[in-house]
Amino acid sequence: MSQSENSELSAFEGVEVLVDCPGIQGLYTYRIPKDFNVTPGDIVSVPFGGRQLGAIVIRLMSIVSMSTLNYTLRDIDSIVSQGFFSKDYWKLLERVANYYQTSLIQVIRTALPPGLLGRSQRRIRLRRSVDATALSSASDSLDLLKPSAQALLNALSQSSQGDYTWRYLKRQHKQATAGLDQLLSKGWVESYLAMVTPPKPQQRQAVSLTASSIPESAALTNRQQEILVTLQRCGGDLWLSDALQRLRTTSATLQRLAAKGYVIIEARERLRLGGHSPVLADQPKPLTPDQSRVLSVMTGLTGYAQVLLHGVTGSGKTEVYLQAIVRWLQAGKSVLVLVPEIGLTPQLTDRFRARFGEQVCVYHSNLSDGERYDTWRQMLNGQPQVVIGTRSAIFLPLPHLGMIVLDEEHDSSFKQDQPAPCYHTRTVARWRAEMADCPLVLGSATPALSTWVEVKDPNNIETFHGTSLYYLGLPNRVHQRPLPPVKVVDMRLELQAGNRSVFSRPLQMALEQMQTKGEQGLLFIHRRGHSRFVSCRSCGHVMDCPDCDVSLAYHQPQNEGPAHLRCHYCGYGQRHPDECPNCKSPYLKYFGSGTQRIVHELQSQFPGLRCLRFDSDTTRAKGAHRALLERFAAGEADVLVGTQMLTKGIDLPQITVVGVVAADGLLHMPDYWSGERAFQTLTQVAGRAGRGERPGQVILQTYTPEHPVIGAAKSHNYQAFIDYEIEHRQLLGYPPYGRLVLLRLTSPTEVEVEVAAQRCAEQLQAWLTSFGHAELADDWAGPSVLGPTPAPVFRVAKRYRWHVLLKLPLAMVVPDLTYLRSHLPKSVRLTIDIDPLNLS
DNA sequence: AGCACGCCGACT
DNA sequence: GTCGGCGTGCTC
Repeated sequence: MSQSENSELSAFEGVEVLVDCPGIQGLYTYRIPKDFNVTPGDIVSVPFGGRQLGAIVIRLMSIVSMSTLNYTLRDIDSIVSQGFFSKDYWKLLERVANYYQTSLIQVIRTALPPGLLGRSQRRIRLRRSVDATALSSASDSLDLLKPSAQALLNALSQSSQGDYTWRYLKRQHKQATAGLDQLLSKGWVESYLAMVTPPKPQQRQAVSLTASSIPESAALTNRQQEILVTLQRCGGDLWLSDALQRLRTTSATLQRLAAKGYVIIEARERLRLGGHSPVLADQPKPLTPDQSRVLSVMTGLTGYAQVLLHGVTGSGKTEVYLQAIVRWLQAGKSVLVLVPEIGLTPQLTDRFRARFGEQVCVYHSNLSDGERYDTWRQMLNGQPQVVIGTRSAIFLPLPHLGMIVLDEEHDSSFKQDQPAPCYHTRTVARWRAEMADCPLVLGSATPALSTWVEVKDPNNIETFHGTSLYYLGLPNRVHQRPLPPVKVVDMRLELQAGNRSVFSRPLQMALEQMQTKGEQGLLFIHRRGHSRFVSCRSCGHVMDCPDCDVSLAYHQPQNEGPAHLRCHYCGYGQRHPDECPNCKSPYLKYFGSGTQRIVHELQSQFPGLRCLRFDSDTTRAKGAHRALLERFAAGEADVLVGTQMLTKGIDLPQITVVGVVAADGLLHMPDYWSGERAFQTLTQVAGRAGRGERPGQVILQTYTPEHPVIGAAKSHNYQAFIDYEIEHRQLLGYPPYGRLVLLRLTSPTEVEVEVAAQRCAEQLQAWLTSFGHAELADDWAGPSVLGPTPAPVFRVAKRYRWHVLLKLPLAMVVPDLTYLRSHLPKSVRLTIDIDPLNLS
């Protein structure tokens, strides 16, 4: 008793922590056990209800403030890791949480590698006393089991360990809760908590030489001498396993050398940074005058600056990045290079590896948890390095940032819209660069309109005074290669002339000429939505997802297995049925994707032409993307037929023909920026042609050749596109001349969402009115509440979806919308998307 | 998310 | 009368 009083009097402190638990966003207070040294930012493990959770220490608490609490405190269990967060890093996360109206813990979850905030997992296992014999003796009572309990029991007894996570079982079996309860009460299975340990750095034994020179005279045998010399020649530092092989010796011999103090054998971290395919070393290329000018501006920057590097396709932006990066590395700083999708740009990663070798590391969500953790952790050592990553890499804890590059900055995959925070990488990058006081380089051949306006619009100079904005143009391709001429073909005239093929006569001609000259081409198809659906040739029935309002996507497994149908939205899957569930007709067929149909057409019209399909079907498998590109580059095919993927990261000099099968699908998308997206896509695809010695050409087929976007794409005239697009954005008050906020509401009950959406819209309307904006209702650019409207895909994963769109002038502050949640029924979930791009 | 508590229907 | 369904609310 006296002892506990004693400890209360001593430095008995507490902490407020953020626990990593869905549905919890508040702070919780814990006691720090004596001899624990905890500081804000540390990751700890705490007891929470019946479980052990990961948590982040937000602030320390004194005994005094804790004494006012009227509940008993529990102790921090253990410290998971310390010293990860600098003050600035913390501020960045807070800023993201504030701007995107999400909880800090949500942002932390996106920023940290998975598993770092490890939490305990509920697992289910067979009781050891219950084996087959016990079960068979109880077979009479087996019959009394519910089907769900039987299914669980089957699953458990068929697995080797008889042990699964509860999460997994629940996903695999319906009614799992009921089944489990029965099994638990019979005492056949048990439920226990297992701590998921954060991925630990792998430890391996390493051998290293202690002295730089090997003493000749020492008491060494010839063999020992020999080993030391070889070890030195290998760099003086080897993994034990490698050393045994390379030195052809035994560990006993090395131990003896260690005992004599010539080498050290110790466990060291082995970083799982992914096996690199060896690449040839690469030297800096000579620059064009344009490139040199841009480079010298970039390398002359000190402190925060925002640079728009606007270089036409093939103008050599990457080479400029590479040479600018050298400067930062030499100054002992690191560089973050953000790309839209890493899988799509193997060529870019290779070039960085060729130039910087081991100083390059890659970070994206396709890495295993261990690889991600290692890459993440390795950065804390502060060594200068280049990190190439996708959007979440903007949160990597790189100390000493010298520069951030956002390549293809216009790409919409930099915007996250699935789990909150719905952040845009460009926005976060801006804040990060500001805090690190380093330049941010935004590179693109087709800059986002918002970026252009921010950097170029003279009206903005006042708004952004005090920050340095640079516009750097690379208006010409390298080696004075011209941009490929674009021929716009009016498909209406083709039809009138009796050509019913999907290929216009000019495209047919171009393909023929291309083949005779032994050149290669690309055919771009815009796939509207998900067209890999299955429908019945007899009655027209379409296979739909039972839980969502979308058709199921056809999926052919690689190894000739049975075909599957899968819902792209919720993951529901089923076998491809043999007959139509509606009319029993066996003619239930996969309606080929756009690409597949085009390949078919090509093959019947040009039997000699070899095609490769390049779309999400054929590149799904790991590495398939790269493999396909390599086959194409090696000349295994004449034409690459594909979708959106063709617009990214393909830099092949032998491509001379690019065909856009139909531009119209692109032009008429139901959002405010469809014109921008169309121009960007068309320009990017067109830019794949004529990158080598031979001149290229682009055939653009459309039913609306008079559309201004088509005109701008035809003449590679970015300014013309900007002028056209700015006009209607300004008129309607759309970004960047206004701000949008999208409220996404979902609920399993159809009426509840509708009512809730209605309520939200009314509240927002009332809020606008209170500002005296009601009379502006007929001003199209003014503030307004659009909706509520049912979402374009009305039902996903058994939940109904409604949208409310809020449009505000730039001068207005975005209100705190999280309060709307307090008025919603529990079944309704609300996602707040600030500056949404995806409005569906 | 997970677990406990608590309130209504079909069984011993 | 109880067992067992799952709705609701809390976790320092």
